[in-house]
Amino acid sequence: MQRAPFNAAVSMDVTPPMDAKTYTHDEVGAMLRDHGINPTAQRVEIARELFSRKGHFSAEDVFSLVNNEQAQVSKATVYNTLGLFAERGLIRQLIVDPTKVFYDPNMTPHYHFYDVVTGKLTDINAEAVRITGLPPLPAGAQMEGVDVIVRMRRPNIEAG
Amino acid sequence: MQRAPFNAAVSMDVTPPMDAKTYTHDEVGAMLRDHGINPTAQRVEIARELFSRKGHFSAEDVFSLVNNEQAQVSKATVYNTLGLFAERGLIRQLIVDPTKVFYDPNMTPHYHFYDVVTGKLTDINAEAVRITGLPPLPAGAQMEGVDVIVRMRRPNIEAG
DNA sequence: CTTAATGCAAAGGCTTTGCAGAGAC
DNA sequence: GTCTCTGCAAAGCCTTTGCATTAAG
Repeated sequence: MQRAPFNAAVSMDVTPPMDAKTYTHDEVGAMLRDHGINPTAQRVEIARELFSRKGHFSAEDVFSLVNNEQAQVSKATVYNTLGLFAERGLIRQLIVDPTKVFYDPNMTPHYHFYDVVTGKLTDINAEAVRITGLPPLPAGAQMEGVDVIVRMRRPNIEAG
Repeated sequence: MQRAPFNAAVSMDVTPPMDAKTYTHDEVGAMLRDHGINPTAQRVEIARELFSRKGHFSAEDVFSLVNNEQAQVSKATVYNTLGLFAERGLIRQLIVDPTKVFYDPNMTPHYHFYDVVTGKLTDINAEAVRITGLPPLPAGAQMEGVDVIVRMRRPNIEAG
């Protein structure tokens, strides 16, 4: 009866989307400062990878991307930096895979398709989507955001 | 600059909701069989706790509930059983807290408020909610479900 | 007797943390 | 010189797994 293991979650869209743009150090430096973040070398490196690619990244993904040539940023710093970025509203945390957190540099309103087999995330532009009939928040509560995750499965993926 | 630790996620609504009902062994036994699950003593115990309370439970919550008098179910069995129940569609897995998975015995269509400070989940009845404008699924993909999580924060919770 | 389920303890994976060393002003 | 950041290694937490034991028919 063994239950299936948690999803593989291959993640990391290496393919840059159409709006990909390589940010300069100065550009991301300004973005960091705008969010009250001291733009150190490591933080700038991480932000450059995130914003130049615009995908969905696990901490491990970011670690690899930043260190693909020579080691430049430690794992601890990657984790701390991603947490800091999310806290300051520079990127978004995605809680959708039970085994790890993903980070999304796309801060425009959008939702996600989630392939439960591969763990792959795909954006859904929120502009066309309307959600009506949600009850009011509990008294005094402040909205942080609405996450919509459309979980789906692609059948008959060849087993080899 | 230290980032805040992950949410406390106290979880576990001990208060049974209005539709609470204490299920008998036979009743949950039938539910398990209906889902192709062999109703062993441990599985029945776990299912009784889940369905009689109807909250949102971490594996740890379930472990405590089932073993509050004398130890009856091991942690491994709790994990395996919750995974099995979810796989067979008896309960639902909620991926909403970055630190752990919650399980929800409420299988009627519904969404969730998530208090990002306390980690507490509250149901949103899906009947009144309409979501329109979602793009079609990728070709060949099969919908598994739509999760909506309204993240919110209650300000000014007394610090002591 | 054979198959399935349980439980313990160990292993595994992701993330955080303590603390020393390096860097910035 | 002081304050901040980084990085290593260790610790922590949740979850899964291996395997021997027990239960079920």
